[in-house]
Amino acid sequence: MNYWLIKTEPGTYSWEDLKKDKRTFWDGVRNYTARNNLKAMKKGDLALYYHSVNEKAVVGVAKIVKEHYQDPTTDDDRWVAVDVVPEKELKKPVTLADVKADGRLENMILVRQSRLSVQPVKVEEFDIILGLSEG
DNA sequence: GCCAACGTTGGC
DNA sequence: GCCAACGTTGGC
Repeated sequence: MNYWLIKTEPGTYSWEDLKKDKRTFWDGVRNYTARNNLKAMKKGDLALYYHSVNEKAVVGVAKIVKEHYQDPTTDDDRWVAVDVVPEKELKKPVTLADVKADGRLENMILVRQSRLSVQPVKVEEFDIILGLSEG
């Protein structure tokens, strides 16, 4: 069981969109590091769902329901997609500022390498963020 | 809207 | 295979 963080711009595809759709394929990754992370995802893994741009906050948890396959939006076989469903909505969003303010999370890739759109998260970090969302 | 960070591309 | 130039992302 692995934990991840996936980023999206809410204007492009938000948590609300995922809830409405019930399931989506996570496509459009065009970065080798992020792609490698997609390939490492297993069915049942959980991913923090992060809104960048205006919100800059983790808003929910998504579950991986289908492991990587050819990205349907391109013929280029270098790129892959996975399928995700909404698992749990956070009671309150955990913002980037919250994460940065918590010393236990200072080594998160989200903080250290903010541009990576699909990144692994340690189980401890995952639990801390869920804890923060409880207030 | 600006700028820093970083990934990718392309020339050599 | 290296590295400079360029484009994109994302935080502020």
